[in-house]
Amino acid sequence: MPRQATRSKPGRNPDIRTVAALAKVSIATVSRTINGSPVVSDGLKKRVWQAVKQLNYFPNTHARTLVSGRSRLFGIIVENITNPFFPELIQSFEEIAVSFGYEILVSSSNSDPATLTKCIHRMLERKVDGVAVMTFGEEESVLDELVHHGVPIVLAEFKLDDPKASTILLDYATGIQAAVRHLAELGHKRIAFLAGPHSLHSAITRENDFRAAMQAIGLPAQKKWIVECDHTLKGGVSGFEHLRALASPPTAIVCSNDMTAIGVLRAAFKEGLRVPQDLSLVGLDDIDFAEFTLPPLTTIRLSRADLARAAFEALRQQSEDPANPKLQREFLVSTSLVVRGSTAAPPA
Amino acid sequence: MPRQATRSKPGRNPDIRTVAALAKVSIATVSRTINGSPVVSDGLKKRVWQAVKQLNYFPNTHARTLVSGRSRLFGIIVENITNPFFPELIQSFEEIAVSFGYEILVSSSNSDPATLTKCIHRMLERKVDGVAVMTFGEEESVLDELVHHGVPIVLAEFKLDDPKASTILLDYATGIQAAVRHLAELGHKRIAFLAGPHSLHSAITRENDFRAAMQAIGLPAQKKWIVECDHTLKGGVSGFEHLRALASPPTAIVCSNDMTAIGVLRAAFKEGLRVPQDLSLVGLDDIDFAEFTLPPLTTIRLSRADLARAAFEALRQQSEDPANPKLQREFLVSTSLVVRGSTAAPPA
DNA sequence: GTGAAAGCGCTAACAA
DNA sequence: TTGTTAGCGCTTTCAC
Repeated sequence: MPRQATRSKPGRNPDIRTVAALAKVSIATVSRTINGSPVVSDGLKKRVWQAVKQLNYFPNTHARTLVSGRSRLFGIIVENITNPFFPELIQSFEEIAVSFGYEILVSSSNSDPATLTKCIHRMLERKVDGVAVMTFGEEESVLDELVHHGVPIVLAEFKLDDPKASTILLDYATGIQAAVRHLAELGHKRIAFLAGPHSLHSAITRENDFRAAMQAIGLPAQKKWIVECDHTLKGGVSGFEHLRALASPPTAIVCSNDMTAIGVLRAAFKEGLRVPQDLSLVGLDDIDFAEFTLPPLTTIRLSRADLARAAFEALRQQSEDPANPKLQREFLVSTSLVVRGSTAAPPA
Repeated sequence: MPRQATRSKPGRNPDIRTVAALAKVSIATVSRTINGSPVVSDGLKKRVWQAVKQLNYFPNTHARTLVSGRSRLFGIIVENITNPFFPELIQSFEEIAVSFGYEILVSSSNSDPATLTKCIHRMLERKVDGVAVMTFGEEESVLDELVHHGVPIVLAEFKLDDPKASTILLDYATGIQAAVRHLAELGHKRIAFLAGPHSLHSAITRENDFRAAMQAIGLPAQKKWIVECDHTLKGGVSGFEHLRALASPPTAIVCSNDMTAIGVLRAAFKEGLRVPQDLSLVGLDDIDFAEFTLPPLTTIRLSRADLARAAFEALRQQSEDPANPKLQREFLVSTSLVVRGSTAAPPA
């Protein structure tokens, strides 16, 4: 059978030709109309949209991607989706992305470089237009591949020397300073810090910011009161036990993240220590759950919505308008102290 | 410039032609080799793989999808990604999918039919090969569109009368019976149930299973002790307060999910009630966090891994081998009681 | 067993 | 302003 100029395909999903035939225009006009080209006359535009509606037509994204080279797909890689911080981040990121007509691909690196590499590979295979690497500073070396492929990338807290890479700087210092000052004002002098794993840049930054904040109020941090944990609840438990065993245990603890603080809360309760009467506690992140711990957790808020917005905006700019001279390659997300019920004056 | 038979494209990602040129074979042979066709001779196969490796080539998934009609993309729609049950489910689903060469698209319906509809639309646009609707029985009416498009679909706890639709049945009864028997054996007679929202099939099933379990041990459930909550922590708090206000409050509470139980735990603590000495408590789900509440939560485990496996398997079978006569369209996931520290004998 | 060529549904360059 | 047409990178007949 010879190929026909306009094949209508009954039974199958309508394609651009079906629409063109119904609207009695060329497929180019359909394409232009759908993509909002300004040159189409109002009359044809109307006919096309009517046909689109009548057929319930929507364009094939894969065909579009194939010819345009753009997938309208962004990847987001998180450390661990079962840490409540990340689903909240993903949700925000997704909402924004969808509102801009993008779809997202989610992966967890599980803090494993090999897994991260595989994630990147898979995203590259799916031709994502950009990747948000929200692993907070671990294993940047494997990101070379992304950069090498010219895919826009945005990192939390790590600068990559590449024009396609953007960075989100997190101003932990402000929040941590506020927390330390808050504790000092309550009368605390022995303030400990349960740090995150030193394999994470963000963990090191937070720890350094804590030291600086202590220094700033003339209460230099003691080495023995700074303990490396792993940002998990269990880690918080053992961190607390370690501190308790000290000759002069601290009266207040600042934690590198909320999960650690929740671990401390639990361990303290088990040992019969009351928070905040016997021990003051500050978390970091302000995950949804922080409001519902017992007592509600005083914590340093790191807005997932702000972070997601910055990440999306970085990728969108890089992807849609890379030549723009005022392209923003650095974003700042701030933190702030949220005082709830886990901090009070130290025991007399 | 005339079109050349074999264009090599320096600088760009290698495509199938680049590989063919390097291996000195036709693009058809490259395609056959990559797709594991048995007809290619060993010699050519070897040359192709070598070229693939040398060029670090991987096929363009969008081109593949366009011609084959299959995207190797599965959608998964959950109720709410910030409920810890779902990230754990998503993670399992992703792991399995990736191991089979699939990618996943994640969306939250947020218990809103309009949002669900949009999710489905977006997934249809991306030409997913199947969708797992893990919303546990809400708003099945909007799923017609999926079925109408002939996309395989798998539902938790809801049967759709369509050959492309599969169902995962959840055997809550076993777990709930075990929980009720456990409480009865401890000596409890006044056992309450904090139900999920009646808009969810699963919530109603759980509630009915509770009634049946009570009946079975000759301890018929009292109407006033069955309270509809909303599967959130806050809902658990108000559910508990409601029960406490009763003339003869229950000595044990079974909750329709863990978040509700955690809410009860919190509210009970606030009122000075000790769990389990003054009140026994059973959750349902066994989210990761259940192990870390104070006291650790006795709960009915619903394995996310099992659920994910069933969902993936349902979609894979429907997608890859729909004509198979022994295609499985119903899957069963069981539940079991995990006894931890939140249950004990009632106060004397 | 291998290759040539059609065409998946679309965008964009070029013609008219 | 509108239409014609050449591919995007791949799979899959159909010849050989």
